[in-house]
Amino acid sequence: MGQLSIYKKLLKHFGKQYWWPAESEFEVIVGAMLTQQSTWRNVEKAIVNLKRERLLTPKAIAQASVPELQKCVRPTGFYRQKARRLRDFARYLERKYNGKLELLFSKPVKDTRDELLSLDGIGPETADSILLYAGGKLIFPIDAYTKRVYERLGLAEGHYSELQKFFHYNLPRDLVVYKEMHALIVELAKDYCSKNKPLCGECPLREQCSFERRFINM
DNA sequence: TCCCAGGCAGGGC
DNA sequence: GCCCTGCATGGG
Repeated sequence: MGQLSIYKKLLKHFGKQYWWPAESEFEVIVGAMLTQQSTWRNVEKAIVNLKRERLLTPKAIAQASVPELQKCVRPTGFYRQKARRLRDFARYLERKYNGKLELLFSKPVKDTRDELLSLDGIGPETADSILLYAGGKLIFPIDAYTKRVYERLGLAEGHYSELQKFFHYNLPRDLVVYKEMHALIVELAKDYCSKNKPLCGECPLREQCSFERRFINM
């Protein structure tokens, strides 16, 4: 089963997702850092808090106190780390790029990626989400959901870079497809491919799911 | 009560 | 390189 037909099935089942939900590129990055090991529901609470306190620009976060940031991001868990990392990132942006994200993205993608990875709190998935959804780069993020879904489907396995190559080789080089595909996989996984829950009878990809066949009579 | 959530960093080996 | 642990709140 090809990537494009999977994409079409998911699109038909779930509809367009219009990710990333944010009002600015900087907000995308803040959300990407906050959603680590946390649900989007809780990230939204933190974003609301930050907006209320006018703390959603690089300059504002760079100048904010850590306790103030902690209070805002507390619902997402790991709030001490996340508050510090957000402030460090904002200060880095201010110092190196005068707070202008377009400068960060105006170099070869690999250079931007390496630079993001060198920062505290930004690993492969966060860096690639930032590159795709804030930078508009053709980079496909691999999260735990994507790994689980594709392993259950028997389509791909391996570590981060191997799974990412599979998507880069097999997906149409189209920004909308990349953005939607990642979002659709997350929706699929949340509804039908939870950890340790094989019951996925309504899954739009159930015909292809080897995991289901092991647990359900088909 | 336990498990999980759109990870990351640092350590031991 | 691989594997483990700490980080922490909120919801099912």
